[in-house]
Amino acid sequence: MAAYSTSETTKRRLIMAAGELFAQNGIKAVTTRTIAEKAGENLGLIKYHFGNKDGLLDAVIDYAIHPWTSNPLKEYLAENERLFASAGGQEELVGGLITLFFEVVFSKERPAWCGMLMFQILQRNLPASKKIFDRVAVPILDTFSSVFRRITGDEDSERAFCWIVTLTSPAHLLSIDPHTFKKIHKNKTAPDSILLKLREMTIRSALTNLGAHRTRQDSIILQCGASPQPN
Amino acid sequence: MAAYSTSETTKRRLIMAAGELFAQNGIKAVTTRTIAEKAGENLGLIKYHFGNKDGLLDAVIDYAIHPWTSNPLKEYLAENERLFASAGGQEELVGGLITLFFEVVFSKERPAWCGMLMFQILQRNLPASKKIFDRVAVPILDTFSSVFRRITGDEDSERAFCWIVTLTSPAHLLSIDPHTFKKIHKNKTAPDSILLKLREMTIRSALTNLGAHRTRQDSIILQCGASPQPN
DNA sequence: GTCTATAATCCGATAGAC
DNA sequence: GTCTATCGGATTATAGAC
Repeated sequence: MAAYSTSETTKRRLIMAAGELFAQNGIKAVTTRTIAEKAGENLGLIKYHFGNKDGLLDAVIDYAIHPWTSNPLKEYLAENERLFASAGGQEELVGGLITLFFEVVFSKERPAWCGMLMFQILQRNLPASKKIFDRVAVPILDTFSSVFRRITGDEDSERAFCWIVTLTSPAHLLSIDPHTFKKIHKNKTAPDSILLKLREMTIRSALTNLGAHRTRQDSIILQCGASPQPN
Repeated sequence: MAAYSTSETTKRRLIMAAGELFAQNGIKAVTTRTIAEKAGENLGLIKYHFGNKDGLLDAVIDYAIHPWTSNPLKEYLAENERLFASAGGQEELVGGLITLFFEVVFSKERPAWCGMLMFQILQRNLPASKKIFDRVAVPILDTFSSVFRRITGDEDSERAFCWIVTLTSPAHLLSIDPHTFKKIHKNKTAPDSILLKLREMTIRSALTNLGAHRTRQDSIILQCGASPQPN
């Protein structure tokens, strides 16, 4: 049991070190030596536990995508079907989905490199891209797509896609290297106050654009969404 | 003259090949051999013209940031100061700035890898990051920041930052590898129709969020921005 | 300016001791 | 399971012919 426990710790250390380095510097730019050194483990252990560098990358990716594998957005949608019935419910539904999206992306329980790495791999044409595309990107696209269609009645898949881009891109842009963020907001990585303000704006944008594209009469979402009324 | 011309062509070919490969695969993952091969030029010419791989990267970056070095957004703002005077003018100003931003990012005269590469380098902590930060990111942040402050009267720099993130992130997210885009929208890289729809939504979002945060009485921007009114 | 051939370095992988 | 030492391949950089 002690040996097992030690081994799991070694694997965890290697995954954490590799994930952070991969996300910050790019996968190819990181050497197995650097990973072992940062993890405080031996180089040979990468082969022993993961076979080779690619095996380690696989394990890192599985760790990073874990919060998405249960398809939390689809689950939330299934549990809140009833909210489609009213305009207020629709606003609550969209707000809830975006809030959940932000919570998973910026979860305090997961290191920041998870999102950075997933986005980096998704952007490229790597063997690992497919898993992230199928298990993370597609479920998110599908869930928000169906919400867009059901609320607006707009069947244009391009508009649905654009709507999702405006929803999700702010979180992606904020998943940048802490070093870059520090150059903009001295001394800090994205504080909670910024995440809250960004989420608020994102929800307001989403509701406005939903309202602008609704085509069905029975869907009476408010035009200005959650934005406060002017004096 | 013939020799000069040939040399310039060689440099151009190397820069173009390197830029595309760097953006798609990451800088470290691309070998000088691959670049020379793709460019149809000889490996030794990289040293002759650019000193080494880093020198070539410098030249590639200079090419990529070129459209931003004249600070086009600030220029547009300076030429349209008068638009601050009315609510309609403010809407026109913000719409114009975002349209210009989209035009530069998705300019047909420049290869798509320019934006991909700038964002990639900006995300990391490389020697080249500073130039892109100072010459591209800061001017954009400054221009939109001053617009946010002047129209809303809101002095919270965090809110201004979040507003800019919601404005600029959709374009960043769409600057992805054509291969990834193809997986979402079969057979195509982002067509004009998507760029138009995305720009429209982005402007609508920006105006809505401006309206929601304005604090001064003399600034009477419309609450719902350019969004069409519901029946 | 262009090309070939090679030197110098670095990296991933792994054999084998403990 | 962990660690040391090393091999073989790939990559950058460069010397030198043309």
